[in-house]
Amino acid sequence: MPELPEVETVRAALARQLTGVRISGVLVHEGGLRRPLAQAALAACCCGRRVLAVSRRGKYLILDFDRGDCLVVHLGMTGSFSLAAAGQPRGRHDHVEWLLADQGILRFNDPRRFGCITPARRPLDESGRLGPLPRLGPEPLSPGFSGKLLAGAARHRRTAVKNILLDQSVVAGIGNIYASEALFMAGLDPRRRADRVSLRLYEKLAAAVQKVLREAIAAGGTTISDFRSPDGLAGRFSVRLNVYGKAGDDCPRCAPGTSIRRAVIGGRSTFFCRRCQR
DNA sequence: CTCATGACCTGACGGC
DNA sequence: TGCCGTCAGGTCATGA
Repeated sequence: MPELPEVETVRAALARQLTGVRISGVLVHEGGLRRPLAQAALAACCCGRRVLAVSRRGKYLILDFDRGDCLVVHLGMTGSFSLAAAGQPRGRHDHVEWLLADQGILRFNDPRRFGCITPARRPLDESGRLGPLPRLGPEPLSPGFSGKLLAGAARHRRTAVKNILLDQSVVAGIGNIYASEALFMAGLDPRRRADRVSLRLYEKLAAAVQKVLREAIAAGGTTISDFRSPDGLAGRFSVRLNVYGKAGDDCPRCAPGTSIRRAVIGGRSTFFCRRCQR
């Protein structure tokens, strides 16, 4: 479910709510997450510790505690955090709970169970060789990201250009919604062979990626059905989507007369306009 | 290395 | 009402 803007929204909320808070206990409920998380390991990582910071790398959240321990969290498709008052009963799919020293409870809920939580130590390895993080490309909103980077990654790749954006080892954090949105903004056909897109167009695409991500972050992310930040708010970017989920609608750039198409690329729904995206 | 495909899960929704 | 198929924002393993 969550891509970079949604994860960033969650990060900001958790940072605000948890920084400086001490964890007094943890509960891991059986059969919750698919990658098993040992309660003892989680306790060793967080119990009695304060949250120093909450950061993000691509779609991963990182909660830092005292003494170099940290928790790497991926929300999968449906993972979410919520804060509850002490005593409030646990809901369906609340798999992990952190008891906070100030009486509250932080909960991790995940119906589809694609999310994962991994205790780790700083510094985290980003080469993908060891530790919980796979190999990740640069942050799309950092100076390390550029059209040149995309073009370099696309050389010798005959796959659709959309798949370059979704490849987390090329650039970290773009998912299915923002890939379609950025390609629309850049006027680029998502089905184009990656190695046949010019450097100039990759520069346009990189700029579009940054623009759409910045706007989505400012709007608190996109809620399609059920994304909620830890303070329960829905993302406000949904109303600003141009193409995602809009098959059959008029193209916002060419309207009226041409409609948004849906195609499957790499097994995932892709939305675009055949007239203005080439 | 590259690439496409299916697996992993539950839930929502539309058609009948 | 229920049953069935399809779809869903992500990643990973597998084999060609």
